[in-house]
Amino acid sequence: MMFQLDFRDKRPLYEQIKANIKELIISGILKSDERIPSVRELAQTLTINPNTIQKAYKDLETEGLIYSVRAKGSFVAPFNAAANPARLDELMSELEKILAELVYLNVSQEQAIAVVRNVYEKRGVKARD
Amino acid sequence: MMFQLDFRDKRPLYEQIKANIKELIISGILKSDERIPSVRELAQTLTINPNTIQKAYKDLETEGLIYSVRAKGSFVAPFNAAANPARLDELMSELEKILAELVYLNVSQEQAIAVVRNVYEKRGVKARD
DNA sequence: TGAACTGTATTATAATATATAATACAGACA
DNA sequence: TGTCTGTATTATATATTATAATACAGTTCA
Repeated sequence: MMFQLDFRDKRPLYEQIKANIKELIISGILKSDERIPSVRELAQTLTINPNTIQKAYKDLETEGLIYSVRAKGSFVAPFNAAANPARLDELMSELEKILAELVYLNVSQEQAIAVVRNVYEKRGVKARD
Repeated sequence: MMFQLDFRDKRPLYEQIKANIKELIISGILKSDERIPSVRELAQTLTINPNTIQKAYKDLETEGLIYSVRAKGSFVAPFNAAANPARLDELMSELEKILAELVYLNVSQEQAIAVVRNVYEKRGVKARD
């Protein structure tokens, strides 16, 4: 896979793994139904324990980002807006929290909106293969 | 103080305490140089250990949100944009990450901008007393 | 002055979270 | 039939979180 772990990062390893794979999925680098490395394979690549990978995969499956098939492998889940209704609320709540702090730090509304436009320009709607 | 801990929350207690006090500060409910409860006092109110409060306060002081004076108490720090330069980068990075996921979940740019406008309308520039 | 309060520090202990290690089982596949 | 999958279990080690019990130095105020 195309990411590395950062051992100076204070987050648990399985959280870093989740974040990296999520980024690959939402950025469209990994396509729907594309296979991701097996638990053992990725463990070897990152030189960490397979159980840690398994925990990350299990979480990602719960969040609806991947699915696993016994004896076949793990794959990117096809997009399904309704798959995780709670996640949207969570993200909106986090978004508001961050914006509130930016207000406090005197970041202008224009600057904040500029960031939104930037992200949407860069990652705007793409075909999901 | 005007908040409670949620023991179902998976975050550590000291993180919840930090988040709650930070919210009180950035929302302007707590004013500059206003005194916040003493370590022991808040510990008693929340029925948790004083050391846990102390850890939260220490972190908040490091982040420039409060300051403590030996034998006198802990107080809300006057706003200082330059106090924590790294924090802005961190927030911007988190903001982009959340927006990227919202893009993936088919939330429109208009919806995202509406959230920004809402937060700025609600918490827009106020006098810092 | 002295009692009661402050922040801060230290040491010990317990509980929980995280990570590793070693196996095992059942199904897919060539 | 090997070799690969996901998944599960048990054990162990380490780190993080939380509690508990004290202690010290400085303030506030009756």
